[in-house]
Amino acid sequence: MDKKQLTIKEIASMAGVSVSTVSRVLNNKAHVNPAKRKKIQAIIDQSGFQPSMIARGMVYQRTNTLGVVVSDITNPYFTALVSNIEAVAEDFGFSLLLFNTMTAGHTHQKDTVQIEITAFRNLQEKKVDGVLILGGEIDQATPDPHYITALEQMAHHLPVVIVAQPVKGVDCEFVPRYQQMSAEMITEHLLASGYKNIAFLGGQPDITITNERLSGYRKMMTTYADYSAKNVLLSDYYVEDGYQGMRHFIDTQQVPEAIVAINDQVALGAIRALNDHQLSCPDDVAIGSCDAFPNGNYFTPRLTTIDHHNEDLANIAVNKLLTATGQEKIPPIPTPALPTLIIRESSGHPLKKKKE
Amino acid sequence: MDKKQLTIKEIASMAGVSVSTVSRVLNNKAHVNPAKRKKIQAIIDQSGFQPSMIARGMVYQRTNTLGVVVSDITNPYFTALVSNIEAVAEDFGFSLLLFNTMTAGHTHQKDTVQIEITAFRNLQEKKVDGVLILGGEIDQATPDPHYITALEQMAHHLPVVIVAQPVKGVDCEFVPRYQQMSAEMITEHLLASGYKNIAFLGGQPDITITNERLSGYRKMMTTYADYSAKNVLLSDYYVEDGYQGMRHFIDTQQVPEAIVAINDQVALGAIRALNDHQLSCPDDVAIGSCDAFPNGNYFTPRLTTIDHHNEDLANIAVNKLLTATGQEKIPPIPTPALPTLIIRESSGHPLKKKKE
DNA sequence: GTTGGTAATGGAAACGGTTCCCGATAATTA
DNA sequence: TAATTATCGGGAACCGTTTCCATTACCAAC
Repeated sequence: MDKKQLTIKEIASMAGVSVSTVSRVLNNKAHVNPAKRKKIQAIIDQSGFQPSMIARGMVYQRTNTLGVVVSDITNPYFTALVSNIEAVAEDFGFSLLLFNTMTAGHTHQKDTVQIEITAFRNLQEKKVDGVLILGGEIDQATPDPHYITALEQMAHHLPVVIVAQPVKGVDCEFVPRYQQMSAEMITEHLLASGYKNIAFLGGQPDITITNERLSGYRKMMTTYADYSAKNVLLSDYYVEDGYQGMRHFIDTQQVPEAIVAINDQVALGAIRALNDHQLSCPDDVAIGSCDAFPNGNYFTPRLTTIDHHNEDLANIAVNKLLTATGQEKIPPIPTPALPTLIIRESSGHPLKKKKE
Repeated sequence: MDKKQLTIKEIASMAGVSVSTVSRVLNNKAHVNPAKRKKIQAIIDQSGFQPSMIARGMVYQRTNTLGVVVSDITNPYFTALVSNIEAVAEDFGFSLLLFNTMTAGHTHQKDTVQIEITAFRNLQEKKVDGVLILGGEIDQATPDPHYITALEQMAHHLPVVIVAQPVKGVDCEFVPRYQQMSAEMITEHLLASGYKNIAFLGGQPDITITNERLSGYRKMMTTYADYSAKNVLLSDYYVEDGYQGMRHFIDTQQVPEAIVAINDQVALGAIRALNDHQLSCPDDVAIGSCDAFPNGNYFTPRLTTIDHHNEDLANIAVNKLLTATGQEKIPPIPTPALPTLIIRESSGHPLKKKKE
């Protein structure tokens, strides 16, 4: 807290050599007398000298830092993603500069667009080597034009990888996920289990994820049962949204046989609402959801859900980003794994229709 | 991705002035002709020039970046903390450099000490203005000596704030939490509800948090009931640990009347284990826990738990850190709020003894 | 004994900004 | 009109590191 950091210059004078020589030993470059090298190395070691990465950054024009802009790190889906990304990045010697754009107090829409845009600006100023975007305005069906211009301006200067469905006209790398497919899978599973009257619950309207999943649901419903807009109840991605949504179904006497929940949190909220009205999942209402949050296997009932294979996503995203930065050979970018269905209790037993 | 970033030099030549003049308008310094200032500003704006913070860092010797070393960002407790910290830091114009030291795949103990130490090194090299430590080796009852020396060496060069119980001999700022008190509160609540045979479940042995909470539990038990070591079952902080722990109680026919769980995840696991054996919480076993994870209010049963007021913690931690960096006046550091008991369903109804 | 090649070393420029210092011009005052 | 003072703008040093280049010394071969 007091003693200032040493500089290469001081090391040089301690060792009685020039700065260039010290630099050569720091970087294992040739052309330095073995004896001298050993001596200098010793001085470095026991003085605890650490070269300034920011000075290095000046000359190399790279910081070995990746920017991560995440909409809500509190969402288990993103938490897992960030955690995996951090692990992969660290493997390649990169650190993460983290920006969380939805303020902690869950102050939705407190001009998150502006927050994201200033995050972009910060990242450029701090000269990160690349940026990863997870959720946020990019997921809007029609993102704010200011956002798009800010994004493109940034993407013009440094590599940007976005974990989201591609947005037309935005020139970045996208890591798509099989949103529609996962909704199809979960809906199909419920249909195959004998449920007909299946509702769709949760998700903010006009968000790409919602739209994709909804259309997967819709596709399956129209082909194998009946699709009705009355069975679709959107709101948001949080547990309270599932709770309120389910309550609405109950209050309006429109309780469906089964529900496709936009994610595990919403499913949890819905289940709790059922319990509060002496209804049971899966006996009264079966539920299937997406996103495979870590605790879902311990809920009562255990959640039937879709695993999106986050680790793969993280791998792909970071690898894409690093190759875009022109990194030395990165292991080949893995192809994304398809979502897999995890059948547990909340959807009832296959082919065992709900009790009448 | 292609066009290189502009430099102040280029702006200067575009505007036909010297670099110093551009710098003056960038920093709102005096001694530049208003007309010229306006013109230069215009060029800056429409060229999208952004001064390099790393070059600035060189001269100012500060980066406006805070390092965060967190043991497991996947743990909801830490997630919430990081999220809050990010919000506070951003308010003061700081970004976060994030290091997650327990690798994503939950590879416990894969030499996390070494990972933490290299994180320290990275942070120093990257010249962050201060470091925040959340969990990890520092929580060990007897931390690895290598870790301690690395920590002290770092703390010698830059401000470090640790969200943990103070460790003797380590010269850093600590933000203590009322771990013992919270365990006392939850135990007291169970005792007041009429339970006598109360077990303690979860938490890694030899971790400060575990020890503190355990001693709170022990204190209340010895004074108001009977303390027996057989009622203490430690393991870890995850949901599976709660599950296995509860199973052990069941398998060995030592099912207690009530349980103090180390956190909400463990509580969830325990509840699920009960359900799997046709036992109910709270009817057969009441459960109280700590940490107030966001979803606890939607579990079945809703979790009785302790709120540690994370937002306050984040505020205190960041404020302490920023004042330590010698920041311009920071709002006074708030005094930590005491933990509060949240009574919900899992502990049964107060004064209503468990059914026989 | 001159030449040539190579290893070891130091000096200096460069990276992109900020800031101090100083000279030049314009404005004010004697 | 001359002297003094503000105001403005340019040059240069500096932050910590790398790298290019020049210098010296050494050794071998002709």
